[in-house]
Amino acid sequence: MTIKEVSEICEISLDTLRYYERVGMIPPVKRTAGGIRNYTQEDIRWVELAKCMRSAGLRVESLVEYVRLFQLGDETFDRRLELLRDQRRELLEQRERIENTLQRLEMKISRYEQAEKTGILDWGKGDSK
Amino acid sequence: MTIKEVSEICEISLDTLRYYERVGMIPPVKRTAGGIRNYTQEDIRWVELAKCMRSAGLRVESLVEYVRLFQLGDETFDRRLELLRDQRRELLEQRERIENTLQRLEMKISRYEQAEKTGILDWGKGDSK
DNA sequence: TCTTGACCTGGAGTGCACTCCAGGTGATAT
DNA sequence: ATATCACCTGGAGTGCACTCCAGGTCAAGA
Repeated sequence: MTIKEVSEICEISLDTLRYYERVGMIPPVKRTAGGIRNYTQEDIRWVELAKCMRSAGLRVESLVEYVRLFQLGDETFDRRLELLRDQRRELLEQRERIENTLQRLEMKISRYEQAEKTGILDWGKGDSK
Repeated sequence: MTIKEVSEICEISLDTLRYYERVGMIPPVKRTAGGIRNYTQEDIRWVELAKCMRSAGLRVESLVEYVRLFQLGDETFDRRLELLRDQRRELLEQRERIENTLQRLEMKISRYEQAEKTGILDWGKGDSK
């Protein structure tokens, strides 16, 4: 499969696909005799993994490390599991921060909606505007 | 209150506090006769709002816009409410992406943990590694 | 074969959110 | 009064994750 097709399927730009490979966020993709990338189903799974992790905000560096360890084989098993747990912890923390902020936003929004009805904006006391 | 004190209370660097003010993420802080920032309780609330929103990943630009509208007064009420709803939508979407990624990570981790016990790594079929 | 369009590489450029710095002014302890 | 330390500004620098570009190679249709 060509890079163009992968780009359309995964909705990732050509440049980004090449970038992901260059930095090692996905393992190297096999080429045709002429040097053109020929993605396998397996490659596409790596691309989608990368896309998923990035969409949640995980750092490129972490993905690169995971792929690197993966390519080193079985003896990196423990470090890979550790890495995965670190990523999980980071996402849980980020979810928590989003949850906090959402609550704060909800409060603001409901005050605004209240004010829309009554014409009186009640900021509460000690809350920012 | 001095910038140093605010920095310690809010756990934000001096440079970042000045940056937040410069770009308009918080309203201008009143100064002493000598030109030194003198933060009020109100200013600190703005700083903490900014910190909260940024910690969830909302863009500086949005905060700046909110503060700008706020300073324009009551007639920007509707646009402020709209902005707040946009922010909420963005956070809900980001939370969703994190949720997806967490699920994927959990699956990976449980496979690794399974393998740790049995010594057999079962990748399933069609899942990336 | 020739032309046209897709693909290649290395490297430079971009946008965001800080972060650092130099050169200067304000405040305070001796 | 003076030394020392905190604070000021405008502007440059940094790190991250792409994104764009120039100059070249490869491949498929007329």
